[in-house]
Amino acid sequence: MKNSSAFFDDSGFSFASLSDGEKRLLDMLGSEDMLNQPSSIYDLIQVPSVQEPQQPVETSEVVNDAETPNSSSICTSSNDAVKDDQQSKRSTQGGKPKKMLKAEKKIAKKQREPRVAFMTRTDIDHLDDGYRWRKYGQKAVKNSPFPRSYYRCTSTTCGVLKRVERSSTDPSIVVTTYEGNHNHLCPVAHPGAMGISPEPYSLRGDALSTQQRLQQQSIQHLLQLQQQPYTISPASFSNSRATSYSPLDAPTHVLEENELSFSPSSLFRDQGLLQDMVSSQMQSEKK
DNA sequence: CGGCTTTGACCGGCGC
DNA sequence: GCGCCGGTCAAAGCCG
Repeated sequence: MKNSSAFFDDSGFSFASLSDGEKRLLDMLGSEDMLNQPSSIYDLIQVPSVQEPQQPVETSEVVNDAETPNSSSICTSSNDAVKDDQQSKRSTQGGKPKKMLKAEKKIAKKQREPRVAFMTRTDIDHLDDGYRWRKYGQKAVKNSPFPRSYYRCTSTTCGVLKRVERSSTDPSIVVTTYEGNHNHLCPVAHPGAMGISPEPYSLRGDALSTQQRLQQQSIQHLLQLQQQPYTISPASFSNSRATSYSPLDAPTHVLEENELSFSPSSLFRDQGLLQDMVSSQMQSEKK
């Protein structure tokens, strides 16, 4: 057990080094587009969010569908690229009939929850993000020695899904994909203001290792960023020790370490989180 | 006993 | 049409 550095998907790693499966996954998430053209962090961070009033977001990227009124947007490709919708599938399967009616399928096709992937450098397979998850499946994935685990939020009214798998190219990296938005408060931590209060952890504090806390906090941190329309500022990433985000249509705001209630320096320092967050593509472009 | 994980079976999408 | 593959179900078992 050593480092724990959380970072979000595409901007944070070498796309080229990924396996086919991982590329496909990120492709579904629209990552390639993001790599080519850094856009709203909403595209990157579609973390399950509590249904709290959010500032209206005014970007053309934002899509609020009926399913997720408060979720701002979206990796459109993840919404369009579709398979069957588990929700409706589940409901029809609950009784007995395992086959869906064609009409139902059509409807189901349209309803695709927004997805977001996190890549986290950690030894822990299942990151504790504050929500409670029930594992409902595990599958071996092609081109990867590591299985993919499927989790569902234990809240009965919440249909958020989560997939967890290790990177085949870098076993120290765990790829966590969230699908959908929580419609309830986080049972452990309540992401609210910019500062991340450690208090909620007291609920189960003893059970959490320092690393787990850091991971939670990192995720929560990203979660909070979702509240505001930020875009990533690659230049700042590479030039500064501090994590930099650029709110849309607003002056660049650089998040200094001391703006966070937890110390990202412990994450960034030595472990190279910032480096992780800078895509190799960006780096190579500089050369 | 309730909640969770494990795991084989099943289903649907997709490419050939 | 067929086979592969990802995703989900659900029974069985485990654990606190």
